[in-house]
Amino acid sequence: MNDTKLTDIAFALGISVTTVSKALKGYTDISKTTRAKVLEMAENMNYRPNINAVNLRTNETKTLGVIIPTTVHHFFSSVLNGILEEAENRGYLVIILQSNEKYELEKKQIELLVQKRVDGILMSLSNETDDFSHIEAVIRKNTPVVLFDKIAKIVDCSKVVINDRKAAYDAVTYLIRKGYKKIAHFRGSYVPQNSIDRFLGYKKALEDNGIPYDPSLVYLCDHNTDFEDGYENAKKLTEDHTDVDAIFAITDLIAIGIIKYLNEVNIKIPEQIAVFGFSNWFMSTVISPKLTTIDQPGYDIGFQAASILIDEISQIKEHLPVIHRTVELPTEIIERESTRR
Amino acid sequence: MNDTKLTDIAFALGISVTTVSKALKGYTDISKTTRAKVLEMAENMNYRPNINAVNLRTNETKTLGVIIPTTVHHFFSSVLNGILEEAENRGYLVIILQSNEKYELEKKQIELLVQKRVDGILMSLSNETDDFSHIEAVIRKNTPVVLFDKIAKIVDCSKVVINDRKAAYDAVTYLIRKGYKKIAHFRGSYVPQNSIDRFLGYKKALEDNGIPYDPSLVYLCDHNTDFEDGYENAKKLTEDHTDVDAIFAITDLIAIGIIKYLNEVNIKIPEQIAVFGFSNWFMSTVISPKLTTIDQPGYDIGFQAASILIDEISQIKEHLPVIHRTVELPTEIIERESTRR
DNA sequence: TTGTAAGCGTTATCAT
DNA sequence: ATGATAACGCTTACAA
Repeated sequence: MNDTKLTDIAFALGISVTTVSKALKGYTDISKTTRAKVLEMAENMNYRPNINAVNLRTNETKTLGVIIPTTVHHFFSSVLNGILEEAENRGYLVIILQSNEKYELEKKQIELLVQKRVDGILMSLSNETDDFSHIEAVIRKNTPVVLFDKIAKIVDCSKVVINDRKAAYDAVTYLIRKGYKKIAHFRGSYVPQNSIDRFLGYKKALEDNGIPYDPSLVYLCDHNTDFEDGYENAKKLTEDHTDVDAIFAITDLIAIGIIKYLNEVNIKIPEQIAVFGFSNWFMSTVISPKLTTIDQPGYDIGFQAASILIDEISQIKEHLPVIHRTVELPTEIIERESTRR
Repeated sequence: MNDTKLTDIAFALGISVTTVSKALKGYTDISKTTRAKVLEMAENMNYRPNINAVNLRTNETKTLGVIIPTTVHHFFSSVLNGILEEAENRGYLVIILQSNEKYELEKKQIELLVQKRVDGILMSLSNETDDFSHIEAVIRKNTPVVLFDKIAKIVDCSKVVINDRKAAYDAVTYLIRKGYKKIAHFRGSYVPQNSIDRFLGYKKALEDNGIPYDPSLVYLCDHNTDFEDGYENAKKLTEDHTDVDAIFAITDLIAIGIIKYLNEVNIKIPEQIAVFGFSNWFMSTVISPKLTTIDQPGYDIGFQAASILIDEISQIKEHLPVIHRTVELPTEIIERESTRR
């Protein structure tokens, strides 16, 4: 371990600890010469402040906590990338915890972060989470929380999201404009907001375009192993309905499962059935046919969320009023082969 | 913030802080009744130890630092997953930093972790890193380091790796046994050990099977945007050589670039050219044709590395001798469509 | 401009 | 079985 401490520098220079501390932190009431001497000695002695002592004294840790459902997911690792980047810019470290989509684990993880006294928490809810008291408790204790991607509207905090409903609406409208008439939707489970919103966008787009909503065209994909879900449900769909000409999938992964099945049974994409994904993973450019999808800006979401959180941390520290913001990042249709005609 | 502290409990119970502390930590020299009272009161008052004070006092942080080149990569997010899992098992938190494959950034990040006084560091080297003094300095100061995946043999610490050379050797031998005669290699840049080892394995397999090594069949992929590298070099290769019948790529991503190009120009895989990848990303099952590859156990690598690191932390703490280990995890050929005949 | 001293919340030593 | 007290290394009123 590094052992130089303030007293060592003070002793070496024959001055007081206070003076050393102040000099190091650039206080103005220290003479330039003393300051210079201290700085030099600190450098020579390879001084590193004991962050635990600093934290104890200042009651902050310059650390952010992040809870995500899983790291092994292109979208979340992009988000993470954005968070790490902005945290680094602003001098914060980042502790990462996974909820594995489990409510109980999420509760445990948030508790760990509170114990660790992180200055703020970024989180995307697990699919199971439908009670938010664990989050509200943290906020009440003055640790700011910023929710991203899978959020709960009801929780009083800042949020960084995309407009899932509008994005889905746009996707389905796009399909309708392209002439597709019977559009199925592979939806996610009933709890997460974004699953609900994408479904609602789908429904609304149909209605606004005079296409009656048919519940039998909606397939539930809630097994977490998205890929298989898409595959299996594509099979079911083609057995149930012979006249479906397009599928709007809630994620690229499900879309890829669909494509895989359709390819296997030689159903031509997009000639017989078009497929529309959601997220714009790297993978969607690699599959054939290349997948039309919604670009969801993971990096930006992470970056913005971290930025807002750090802003709020500063505001709280300076006893300024904190005004929660909800930032909605734009999405974009990326047209590729799976829907062209 | 949570405000209950030891003094609060002591005051509420009319006993001393010492007794409370000891009771909470299960010291045997506290009466059962006192202990029970303390526990109950702590529970009631929702006591959470101030981890900064604990850290300052005990001089440990129960935190691991991780430095990886990038999070947005299937392999590294799998490793991360393994690390997070084992860290959680053993009561450690994890701080993650990215080097973005830059030596300078890597140096800065390791310095940050030391300042943060993490109990140990897990790292995979950046592609640029060819000097290891920053790592050795940390080890010398008694903070254990475990290197994984992209390691430096020369650094005196524990390591978790696969046998890249053998895996590559096996891959190429497999191709030769399948009857492929003219096998190209798309290699990585010259610095990272695994890039070198995979190349050496390739070369050795040729030699052991009486196939003369031809340097013109080795293409360098060092642009970090692997995918394009594979695509571009596949193009070059097919222009340079008309008789190559197989390509062994250093990563799946490069292999996918190759497949993409070959698909575009209608070269049949594996009939005209076989493609062999490395890593077994999820993506390799999704592309067509599905990619034959080497399975590289990311999760296990992370899990083991974390496990060894935590072992070493304990050993150091108890002043036991630390014996560095190098764990070699097995790899496996995953045969799929891109090489079958 | 510099220094004294208190205090952050915990743990550990040594008495009692 | 319990408690008084010092110590961890730093920051910050306040005093000089």
